[in-house]
Amino acid sequence: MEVYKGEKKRLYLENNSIAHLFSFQVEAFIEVHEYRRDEWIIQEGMRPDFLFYVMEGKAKIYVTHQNGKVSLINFINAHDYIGEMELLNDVYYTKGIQASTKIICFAIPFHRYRTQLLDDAKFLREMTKFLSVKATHMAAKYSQSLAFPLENRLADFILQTADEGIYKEKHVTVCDYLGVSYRHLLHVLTQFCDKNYLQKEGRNYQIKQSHSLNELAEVLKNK
Amino acid sequence: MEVYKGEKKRLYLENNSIAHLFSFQVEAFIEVHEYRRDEWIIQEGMRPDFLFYVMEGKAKIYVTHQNGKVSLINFINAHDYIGEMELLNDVYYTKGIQASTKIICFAIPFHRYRTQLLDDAKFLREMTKFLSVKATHMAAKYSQSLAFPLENRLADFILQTADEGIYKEKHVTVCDYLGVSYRHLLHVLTQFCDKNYLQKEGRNYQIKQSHSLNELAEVLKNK
DNA sequence: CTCGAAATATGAGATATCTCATATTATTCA
DNA sequence: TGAATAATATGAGATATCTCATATTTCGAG
Repeated sequence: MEVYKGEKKRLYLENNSIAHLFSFQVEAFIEVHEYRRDEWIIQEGMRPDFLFYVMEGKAKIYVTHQNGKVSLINFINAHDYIGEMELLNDVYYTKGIQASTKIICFAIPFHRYRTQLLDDAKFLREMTKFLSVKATHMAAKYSQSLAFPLENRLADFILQTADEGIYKEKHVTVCDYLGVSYRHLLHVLTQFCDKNYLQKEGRNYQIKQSHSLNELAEVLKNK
Repeated sequence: MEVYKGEKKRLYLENNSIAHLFSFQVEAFIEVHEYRRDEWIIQEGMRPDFLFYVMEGKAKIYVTHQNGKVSLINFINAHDYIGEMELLNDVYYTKGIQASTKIICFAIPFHRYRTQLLDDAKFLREMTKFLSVKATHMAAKYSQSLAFPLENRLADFILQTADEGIYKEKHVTVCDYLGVSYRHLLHVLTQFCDKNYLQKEGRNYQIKQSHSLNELAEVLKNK
């Protein structure tokens, strides 16, 4: 992890303003943090001292269960917040946040700004939107995970994450995200290949019949 | 559904103030709605015109999937909001909300108050707390549903909903909530009886070994 | 370059959960 | 009161998913 200092910090702040998110001056005590791929931005169970706002890069939210299973609860992208749960709630079990690419965030120290943040209608309004989307998204994932087999959820995931017709996510990550065993994920992927929805190329998969995958994925959506 | 009028309304407002939730006067155009058990407060897919604040009673949030399965996403209790997603988001698939007891709510018309609500730090602060709890709760349910079999989740549910050592929820409701088939729920309940964790009495179940259920439920929690 | 860890792969048997069929009570409402 | 509807109950076979064992390949650190 690197904390930008001096000229590097000044330059970054100048080129990436977040003044529009607040109705007060937040620049004074703000920090700019950069994390490398696979680095932990927040350790599970350890309350952070900052509210983070992601400027560039991606990350993952993890929770570890007592039976050893790990759930990838969600992905974090540019313009998402990290640590907002701890800002708002005194009691909260902190999830682990791991960078999945190089990631640069603004880090707003709680002890300097907590009071002002919680009084700022502009910030709070953005936060309600962010949280309502988050809650809705989790509710959707929850109900879908119980109502549909992996086949449908995987089809959706493949279409969402494929790049130029190529799907190349790490199996391990996908297992944690969709909540199934490695073995079963491979099963269903093989089925997709057998049906010629996908074609395996080395360790990637090329989408051959996106309409078939689409059909499977469409069922998840409520119109 | 009954809308309180005249003296009845005046009296209810007098005895149940919600002035503390806002920093502006909201009384003028507020309505008081009472719904009977099983009545739909919001129809799935139909945007409501009010933000509701539940004063007394309980309700359930439902969503219907394309394959016909129904998910009971969550329970709503006194002091919860209804319709906040629609207040905050222009695009949102509205879930169905059904009263499970007689329920009385304050109904705050969007078209009168939307702007003021979205500018009121006091209201927004409460809303962020409400939403963060909601999001956290859904995330927990989601990851637990994937990481643990029904046995654990049902034990937790029984302990949470039992009244004086007696569990008496409707099986159908529980299936929708825990996302399992009726058949399987009965299976696991029978197992609990076989192991003497529960004892069936007519259509209720008496808890005989709460420590055993506790053990099963504890595994869900992250400490 | 090499070793060990991580990621990929595959088989086989176990189990959690589902579907469907059918029967027996409760409950509601005309 | 009687008939329709909802809720409870149980059996049996299907399938979605898991666990475990094991092999191969990839890749980063020393």
